[in-house]
Amino acid sequence: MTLAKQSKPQVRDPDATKVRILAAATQEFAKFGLGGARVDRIAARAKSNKRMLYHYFGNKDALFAITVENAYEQFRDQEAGLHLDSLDPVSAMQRLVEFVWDYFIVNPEFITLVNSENLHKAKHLKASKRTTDMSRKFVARMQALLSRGEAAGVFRHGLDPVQVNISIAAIAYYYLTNRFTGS
Amino acid sequence: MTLAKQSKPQVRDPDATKVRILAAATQEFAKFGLGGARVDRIAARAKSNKRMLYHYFGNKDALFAITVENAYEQFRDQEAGLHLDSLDPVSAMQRLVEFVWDYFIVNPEFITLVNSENLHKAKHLKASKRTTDMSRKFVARMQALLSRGEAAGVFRHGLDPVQVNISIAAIAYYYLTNRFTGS
DNA sequence: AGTATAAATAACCAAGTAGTTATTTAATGG
DNA sequence: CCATTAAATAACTACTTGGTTATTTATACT
Repeated sequence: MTLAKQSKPQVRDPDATKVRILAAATQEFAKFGLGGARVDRIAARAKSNKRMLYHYFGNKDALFAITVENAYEQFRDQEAGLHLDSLDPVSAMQRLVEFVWDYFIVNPEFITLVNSENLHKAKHLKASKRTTDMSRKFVARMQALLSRGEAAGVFRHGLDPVQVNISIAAIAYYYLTNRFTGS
Repeated sequence: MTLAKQSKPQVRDPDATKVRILAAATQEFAKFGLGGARVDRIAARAKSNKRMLYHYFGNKDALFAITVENAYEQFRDQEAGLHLDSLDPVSAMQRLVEFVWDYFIVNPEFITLVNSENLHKAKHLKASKRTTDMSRKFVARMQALLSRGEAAGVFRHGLDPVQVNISIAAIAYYYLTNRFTGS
């Protein structure tokens, strides 16, 4: 008959460990960038250890790639979850703009992570099929919204979905990125 | 009678050395960020050595601070050199917008450097009196331009110079920063 | 010419860093 | 139950990295 377990039962849960490492990596990379991030700190913050990190994610660079990919995915998932297609075009556009601002403010690590990835010319995201798929779907959603608005006579004709997306994100992105350096 | 000098005359020029180190630092920090930059690479690229770098700039962090400060100064200097006060308000505004786009395109290291500084919440720039002075002057120039435009009846009343500045830089900044990650 | 100053170089060092090896042990499944 | 698998930990290593020390020597100034 087995007696009470050791004082430290050491429960095993690979999925939870992976999630903890990814969350810790997100914080670390967002705060220090790829070059400034420390693998030891990530492992410690995740209350795990380096061996697990390397086991699940390969190496520092691969972990960074997955971290950025994951951040993008969460952003796009939430945006897709707005169900803009069930709103009239003008309300949908308003809601989207609000969502972007909110998201950038509530998840400040998102912008710094994207900035870090931009520093490396997006080589990690470019290599990710999942991400390019997401981007394609996002442009398609925007195109659908613009077409609906055009048909209803409330949006101008021939707007480029990519340009509209840039305009929406630009001000929020710039404002929040440069609030420290800005005059 | 002294004969021909050594094959390597080793000419001394502290100013030129400083300039070379600063230029090398600009490239290195822009490419890898503060954390990813390597002091050895900067010294090598400057065709100098670490001792000189530490002698003239103190340490890596201080060199980064001076590098960012210097980048800002060059940007503001060129902008001040446009002499917008000699143009009518509308032309002046147009010229300023064009200048900002041009500058960001011709000097891509400027944006990545600013992004890196933003990652660190601008702690280096904030500590720089020279930079805060420059920013103040820049806002004053924009205010003067807006006032002239308002008086001439071509600009709206009560525009905030800081907001206008943000709007001008935002699109160019966002577009160029995210051209890699963007959809 | 002789001397003090500081520019330049290279070799060095201690701390830090990404990635590994060795070992233990919880879970799984026959 | 027992054997196999794989999750978890800690100690380790080869190499990098920021920063320093020791030394040489061009230059400026008497």
